[in-house]
Amino acid sequence: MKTAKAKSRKIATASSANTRAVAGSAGGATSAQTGRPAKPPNRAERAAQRREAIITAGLDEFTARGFAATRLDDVARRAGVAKGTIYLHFKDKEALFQELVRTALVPLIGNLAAAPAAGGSVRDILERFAETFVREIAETKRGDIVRLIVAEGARFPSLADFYFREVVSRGLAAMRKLIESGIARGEISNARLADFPQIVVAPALVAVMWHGLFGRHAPLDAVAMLKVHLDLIFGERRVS
Amino acid sequence: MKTAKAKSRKIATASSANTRAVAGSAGGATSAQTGRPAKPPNRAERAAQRREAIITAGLDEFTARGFAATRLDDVARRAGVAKGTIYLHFKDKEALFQELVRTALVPLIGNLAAAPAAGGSVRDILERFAETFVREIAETKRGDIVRLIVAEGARFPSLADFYFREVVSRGLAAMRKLIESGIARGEISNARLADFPQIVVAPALVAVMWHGLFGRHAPLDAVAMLKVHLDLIFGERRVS
DNA sequence: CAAATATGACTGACTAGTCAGTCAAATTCA
DNA sequence: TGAATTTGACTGACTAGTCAGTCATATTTG
Repeated sequence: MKTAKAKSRKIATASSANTRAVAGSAGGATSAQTGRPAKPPNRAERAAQRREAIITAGLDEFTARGFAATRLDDVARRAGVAKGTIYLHFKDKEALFQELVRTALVPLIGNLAAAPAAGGSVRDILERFAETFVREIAETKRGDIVRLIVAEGARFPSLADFYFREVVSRGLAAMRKLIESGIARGEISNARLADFPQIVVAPALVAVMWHGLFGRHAPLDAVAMLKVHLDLIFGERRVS
Repeated sequence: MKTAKAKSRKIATASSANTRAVAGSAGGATSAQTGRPAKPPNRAERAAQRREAIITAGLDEFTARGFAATRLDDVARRAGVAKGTIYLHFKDKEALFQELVRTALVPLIGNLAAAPAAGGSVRDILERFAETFVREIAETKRGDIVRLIVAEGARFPSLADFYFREVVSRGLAAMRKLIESGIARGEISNARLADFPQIVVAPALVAVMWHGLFGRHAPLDAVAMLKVHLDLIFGERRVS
């Protein structure tokens, strides 16, 4: 843990730093689109690809084993890279872990922020959100990340803080707005719900946990559950 | 794993050592409750106490660091015992971990089973249960165990299975009974709730997670939240 | 005192992080 | 243009440690 003393190194190499800059700009170019027939990756592009590969491999390994039990040798092998290469891109194991969570969560933030954009009743918005959440998060690798946060968050306060700031508080703020809108429109009768947006999200989180822990033995119809929960919030409107 | 080589040890130094032993035993004598005037612990009792101490220490260490990062040296020190002693009581680290979770969960099962015993309306029962849950679990070390299950459950399928069998399925079954009773009594209008007892429990679980991850920075009035949630389930009954 | 217990120094397996050297790509030069 | 030179991304053997589990020795008990 607290190994790596300050050391007396001074890092003659003024280089290194620019790697980040180049990688960052090239990051957008990444792989993905293959419409192009010829693709001669230059140095910066290859570096960005490597970085990407390390993050992806790290995601797989960390979600499979947790932070402490993950071996960087395995991450390197899975990424098709030498172990030392990891340290060209990330300061240490923890930095990789944080960057990985960071990267994987940006899309989540996007989703949460975009939800209110669509029109319709608040109930419709939440119903759509529930379906999207189950399909895109609870039952995918993104769900593993959420579980990873819950699992390791207590051991990485800075990670928990980041997650709270960037995802939880924003998500809850958006949800509160939505609830207030529902109250104003007369869709939601209990005004106190706006005090605890967590209530609306809770079953979705339980769905994520359930899927990861018990999903194989006792599958849960998460979408159906979330709809029943919405019935509680908005009052039943089953067609029966 | 596959150790057990021949070895070529010799160790001439038989010196010192015993001084430490005396100090160690003196420290271990500690113990807590001294209400009893005479206490002649025989061999079996002392062994049981040791075992207990190891489990308690293990609980503290595992909840603080997770499975992989916990050192048995620390567990031993915290228990006031030598490391070897742990192996007199448990086959290995994993056995200690499982036994510890097992032991710590028995009380939880008791709580869940006892809930319906008390009389009153279903709403009253659940309200009492919510208060108890927050006071005795969410904000105590028991909550850490729940988080520990979520954290390590994916890595220990047998542990997740045990937890599901012994706690989750029983707890949900009891909750379903309660919900059905509420429906029969006319307290709960949405009959579909009985299909998803998870919904009733979800905010309580969120409270546990919240307390562990964000509690220090953003405290959550869990009891108030759970009551609002009960308002959703039973219909408002705020005196206003 | 012999048996039962407890101890903690020790071992071996394993791993995070380092760094001197390599070589393909980029750049400069003639 | 194409040979010479420079760059820096990448490698992987290596260092310095960590820690689960063992066992010879010491202590306690009946």
